[in-house]
Amino acid sequence: MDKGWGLTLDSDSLGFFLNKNNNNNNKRPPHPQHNLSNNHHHHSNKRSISLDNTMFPVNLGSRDYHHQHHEPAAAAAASSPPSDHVETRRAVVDEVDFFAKKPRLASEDADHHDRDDDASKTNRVSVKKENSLGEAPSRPDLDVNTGLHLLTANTGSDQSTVDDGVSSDSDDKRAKIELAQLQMELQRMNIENQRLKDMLGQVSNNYSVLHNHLVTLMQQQQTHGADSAQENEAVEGKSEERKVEVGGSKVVPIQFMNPGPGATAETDEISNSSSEDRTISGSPRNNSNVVKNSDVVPYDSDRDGKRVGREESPESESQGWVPNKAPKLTPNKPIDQSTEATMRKARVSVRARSEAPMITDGCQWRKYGQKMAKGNPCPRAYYRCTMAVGCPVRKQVQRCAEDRSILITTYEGNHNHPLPPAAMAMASTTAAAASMLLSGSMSSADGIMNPNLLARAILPCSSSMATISASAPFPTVTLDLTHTPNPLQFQRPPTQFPIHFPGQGQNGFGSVQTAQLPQVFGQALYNQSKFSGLQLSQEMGHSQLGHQAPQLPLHQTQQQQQPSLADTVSAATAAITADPNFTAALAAAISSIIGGGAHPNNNNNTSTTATNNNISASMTTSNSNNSNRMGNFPGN
DNA sequence: CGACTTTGACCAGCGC
DNA sequence: GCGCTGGTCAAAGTCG
Repeated sequence: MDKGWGLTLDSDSLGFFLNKNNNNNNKRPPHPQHNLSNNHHHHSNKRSISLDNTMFPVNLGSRDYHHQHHEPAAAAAASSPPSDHVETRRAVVDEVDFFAKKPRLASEDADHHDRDDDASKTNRVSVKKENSLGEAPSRPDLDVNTGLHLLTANTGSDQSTVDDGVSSDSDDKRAKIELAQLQMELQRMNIENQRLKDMLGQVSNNYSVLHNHLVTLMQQQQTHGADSAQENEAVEGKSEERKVEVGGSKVVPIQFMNPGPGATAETDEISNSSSEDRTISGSPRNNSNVVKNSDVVPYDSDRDGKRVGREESPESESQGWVPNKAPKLTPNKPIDQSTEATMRKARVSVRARSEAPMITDGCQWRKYGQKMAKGNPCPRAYYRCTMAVGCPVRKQVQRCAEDRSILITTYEGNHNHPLPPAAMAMASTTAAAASMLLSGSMSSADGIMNPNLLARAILPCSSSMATISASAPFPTVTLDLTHTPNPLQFQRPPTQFPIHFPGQGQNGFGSVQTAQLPQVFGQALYNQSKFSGLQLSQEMGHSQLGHQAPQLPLHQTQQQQQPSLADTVSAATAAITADPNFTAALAAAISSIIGGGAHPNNNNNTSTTATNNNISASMTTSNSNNSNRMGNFPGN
């Protein structure tokens, strides 16, 4: 199914959209990392090309399309020595003409010899010398390769020229000037990009810290209240356990669905332990007793755990997928435990337009069931993550009853394994949304959260599409991507955006909305996931982090996004709606990209209603009952 | 032949 | 207690 989304991985230097392959060919890889390496293998050749691209970052608008194909020649152009007028001119001409002609490199020099005059030959020799590396004189193609130096290109464009007095002067000058301007502009943008990335990182980190702190404080507060209130019904040991439990849960909101490798080991353990504490009463234990599920539990173990050991195997429940039956397992704490179990089931629901049966979110899923939902003519499909054995993450996919083009994907649980970047985007952002939700609901001993917190969390910069409902069986964050996004963040003349997105038609997304969004947020989202998740530093460090990211060739960005527009949209929206700070930073970044056209808007035209039992922070008037509205047409 | 999907059955929670 | 519903299981079927 994902094949239809097909994107070329030409520049897969990032190892990025692993999901594409993963979903199609590499089901159940032995290890997620394995896919990374595989992909790199498969595209090793092209990767080198893309690296070259980074050295010659001519990602100028729509040229990108050509750039990929003509890059070597462009590189040759860039390598023109300052003093080499002819060569420079030729380079410039190539840069322009070029796109019409093309792949002439190896053979080019033969022609070159035939056609060029002596002067050009001598100039050519000089190029080789200048580019040095010793090998230059010999072969033309080497010539091209060694020409990939930005500085040379820049200086070349700046200087040289006129004095050679060859013909074509005015065109030459104009072309050179243009090239120089473009390059300077590019450099400027790169610098700005880097700066924005730094800002995003800082904002994200600060936010994480503050958020943790806030959650901690709130839980401490409410823990005291809850303890005093429940001393009546709880035995002493229970209250002790409760305290421990709260201490453990302190981390949970942040860790919900946290996809990062960094989060997998320790934090999952904590999270698991907290879930155990919630769902299994009367069996006091500490975190050390928690067996890492992925280590022990095989793929079907949760099944077994259900059949056999639902009530006796903490491991299976520690998977994170705490079934609805969890409260049943907690006879001793009817109120607390059920509430907490409910909170554990916080979900992130994403509504997006997609003709595809399922949005590709970078993970591998296996369908394990399909059900007719009440009132819905179309079935609801159940998937579980198969990227790692025992991964507790499930999702439900169904189509909206009112509009079958709307696909509703509901995520639940946290991954216990590293994720590819594409999956990380979704996972981390849904985690952010869920953590927002849980951070409010989590600590509330009597249930359903602090509406003010939630409203504040969602409102300030929300992109208009988040709805949170605590009236549902489990708190659900619904991200509606089917409506026109917040104008301040999304509206822009497509032409203003200096990025060319050729792939919009590929995915079969009929919706313009979905096609619009991801392009903008894909990279930012990715950055966000880097920063907030802390996960990417290992896997991604070589490709996008750091200084290379700003130069990320456009097609890389595209490919990063294209494989799953809908999910990228979803993830982006999730990030935005869930993380106000990130939203602000992102909006700033976007506005800078667009050219100052957009600004983060903290007082958007939103209305908020919040009650204790039904909290609906609706950024758009259209979207208030989402969690219950998914009434749905499954659509498979 | 293995992996995945389909689909009917089973189980548990919940409301009446 | 009963029926409805959501969620899951697992055998059978399908596909590459």
